Amino acid sequence: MQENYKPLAIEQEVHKAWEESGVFNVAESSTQEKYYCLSMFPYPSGKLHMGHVRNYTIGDVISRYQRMLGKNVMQPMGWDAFGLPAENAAMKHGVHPADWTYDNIDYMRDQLKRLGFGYDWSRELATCDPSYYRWEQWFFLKLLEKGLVYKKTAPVNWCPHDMTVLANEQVIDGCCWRCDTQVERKEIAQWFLKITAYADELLESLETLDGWPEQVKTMQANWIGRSEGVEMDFSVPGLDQPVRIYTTRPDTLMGVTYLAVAAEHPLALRAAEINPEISAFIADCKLMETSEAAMETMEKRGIDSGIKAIHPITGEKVPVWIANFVLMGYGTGAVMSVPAHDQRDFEFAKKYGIAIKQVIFAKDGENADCAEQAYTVKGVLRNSGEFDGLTSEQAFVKIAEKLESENNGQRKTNFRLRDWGVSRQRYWGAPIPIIYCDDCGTVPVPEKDLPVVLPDTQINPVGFNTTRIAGNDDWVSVNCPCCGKPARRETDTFDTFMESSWYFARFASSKADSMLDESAKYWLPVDQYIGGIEHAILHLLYARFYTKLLRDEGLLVCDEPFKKLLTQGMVLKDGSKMSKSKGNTVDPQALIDEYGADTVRLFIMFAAPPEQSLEWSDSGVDGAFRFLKRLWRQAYSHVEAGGSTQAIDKQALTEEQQAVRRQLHQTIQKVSDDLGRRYTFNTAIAANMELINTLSKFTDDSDNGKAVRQEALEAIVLMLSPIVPHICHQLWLDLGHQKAVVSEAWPQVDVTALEQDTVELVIQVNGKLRSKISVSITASKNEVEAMALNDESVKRFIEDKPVRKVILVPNKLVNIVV
RNA sequence: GCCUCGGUGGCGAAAUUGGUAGACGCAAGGGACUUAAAAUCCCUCGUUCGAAAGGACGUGCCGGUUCGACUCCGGCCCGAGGCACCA
Repeated sequence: MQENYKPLAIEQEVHKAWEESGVFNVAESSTQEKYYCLSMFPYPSGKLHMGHVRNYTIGDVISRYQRMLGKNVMQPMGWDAFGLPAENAAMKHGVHPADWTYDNIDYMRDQLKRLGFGYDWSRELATCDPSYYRWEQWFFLKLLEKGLVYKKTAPVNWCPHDMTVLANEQVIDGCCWRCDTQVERKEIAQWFLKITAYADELLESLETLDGWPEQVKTMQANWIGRSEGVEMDFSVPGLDQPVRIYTTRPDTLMGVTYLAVAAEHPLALRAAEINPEISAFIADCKLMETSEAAMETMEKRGIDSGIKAIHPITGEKVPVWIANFVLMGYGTGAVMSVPAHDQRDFEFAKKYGIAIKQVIFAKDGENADCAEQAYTVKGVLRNSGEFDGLTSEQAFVKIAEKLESENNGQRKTNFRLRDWGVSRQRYWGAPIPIIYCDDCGTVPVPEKDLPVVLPDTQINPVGFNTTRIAGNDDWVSVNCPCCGKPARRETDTFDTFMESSWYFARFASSKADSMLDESAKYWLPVDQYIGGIEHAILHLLYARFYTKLLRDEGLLVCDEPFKKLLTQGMVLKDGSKMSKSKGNTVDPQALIDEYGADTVRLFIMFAAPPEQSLEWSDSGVDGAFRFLKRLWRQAYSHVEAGGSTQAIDKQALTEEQQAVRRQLHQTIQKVSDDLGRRYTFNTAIAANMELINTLSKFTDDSDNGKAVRQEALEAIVLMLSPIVPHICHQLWLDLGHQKAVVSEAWPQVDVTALEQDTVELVIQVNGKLRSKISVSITASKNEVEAMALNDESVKRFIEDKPVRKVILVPNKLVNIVV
């Protein structure tokens, strides 16, 4: 055995051994239980960052542990390869997005291999490959056939100077990131997927996800936001169309003092025709970002349209205001406003001198008025005519019934969730397979013509989409599949979330000559999914939605894609997320080159539990390396002293040998739980460190002593092998084994080694620790209490005070209350 | 603004079901070995009072429940993630 731990040489050898044996390439098996472990695939941004290292180490540890439990483990890897950064790099460096992307993939693949992750590389895929996105196009057209796809207008951020659409990320303080021009909101026609058709199921089946963190399920439930309310019409004299609004608080209907409509609402446009001031206000409303955060925090402004609507119950005239915080795209583009009982309406009414009418009062009669702020809790109605005296809950029903009987409204379940807009005015994405013909209208690309391959195009310093429309007539111009006349292709591409919504299924059928085949039904659902908490809502919701779509197409047989979900915390540096855009990344490559992959893997797993955010610090990596050297030295001195091949004589163990074995088997028990159930890799490592510390003090050279040491070292190597697989591979051979550690079974707990005669009890007086005693595990409650009360230091604290109560927690503590 | 999560020594953290607060590691200080350095090994290490034994205090802040609270409840402060076109 080598005297010194030389990580770089070992790791190279081990990679070769894994590659030659092909241990990580798997196929369906009828004899083994399958286990599909998936880490969220990376965007190929250039090189791996610490978040990737953390994510993929967690997945690899879980995969290797499950392998050792005898399961048929599939762990694939691929590339979420379409996206905005490739276009930015192209514009900045004059390279083609495809070249930039594939170069990054090549570099990052090497890094992943260098880190020793046990992937089945035969299943590798890149979403920018036409052989991948052709099925996405195919499926989109299936959904179009089924009526789950439609086109409507929706707002985008528009830079009037660059004449391009901006992502929310490209809007800085309301201005274009390139030219600093104030961004406008522009309504353009876009394709949508009807995710709202699945809103109920997406909400209800959250309950079946026992393996998901409560936090994520709560976030998704709130995002879907099912609410019970009433939809009603306010008629407008002289107009055919009433103003339709939706409210979850019909009990406050008698407190409505105005309506608010979006700037694009027909009423607003009508008012603008005759009033230049209103027209100017509406133009001003366009100077706004589309993100919800920006809208919620901006100054709320409005203007009286001069139009009056008729209250559906009182028949009174209610002014209609045009407000910048109401959006045409969401709901009906109009809301009823009750300043007395809604804080935003309250502030708006105060600002513009609109009446505030309180109609809800506290149930217990204790009054809260609406002088300083809105009274938003439910209560009892007053100032509400025929509804006076009803509770909010009763009034909800009565008012809804009245509106329904008069044909002015009806109860309605609403969702906060909106349909998924999938059109992007971008180059580097999957083309939307649609053709527009002047005669035939919107025509899907025939299946035989799929995939619609992205054209190769030149780089334009402003944005790709304009280039594509203006400079690629060859690609855009096409004959209509129906009538054969000249037509034009859709130039928008898909949202990149489309690719990441089904890649987990494609990994199972990576070579299939269809979207998915029977293999997908074998491997799915994913048993364990691991990824960043930042994906808690969007990506995970879209992937759940897609799974249901695929199921309904008969391509999958499961209802949910991810049985268990582990949301890893952020890797932070200087208090904020490590990201390229913030420029606070730490390059893992330098650490791998200096210490080897095992040290980096060990450190990142030891520094914090996986769900917690991890504040990066360069120190500490050294400590991980020191531990591996200490492990190596322990094994080396044992092997050099001849090792041990004989079985332990359990009848002849000394007390010390027994203690070592007890700690060893307690550690196996704990580490199994930490890796199998708790996913607290940090404490699993700590437990092994403690065991090594014990072993370094255990100097017993007898045959039985050596046998105990051999048993302990073997167990440590097996237990650490999922985390630091390279060093463990080598140590396992050095400890006298032929078989590779990667194919060994997880160690078993010897329950006889855990048995103890005595147990240490903590003695408290009034809840404060005062003493510890060692008692026989067979001692009775009375014996234990008597021992506790007789303890010298306990007596000092009891003094002559009468003992009121003694609480005994078996095998843990005694609390004496005086 | 809204939704979700977090806050424990100088630092990363542990305490799994309400039962010993600080395991394990980093940093720091002291010592051994060495011609020397590196490496390695040993000791100390929450604050405070005390020569020591030992005591008091201590898990963001304020209050509550309990024999007992880092853990449960109410209110607040600070930080992070998400908010539909970053991925």
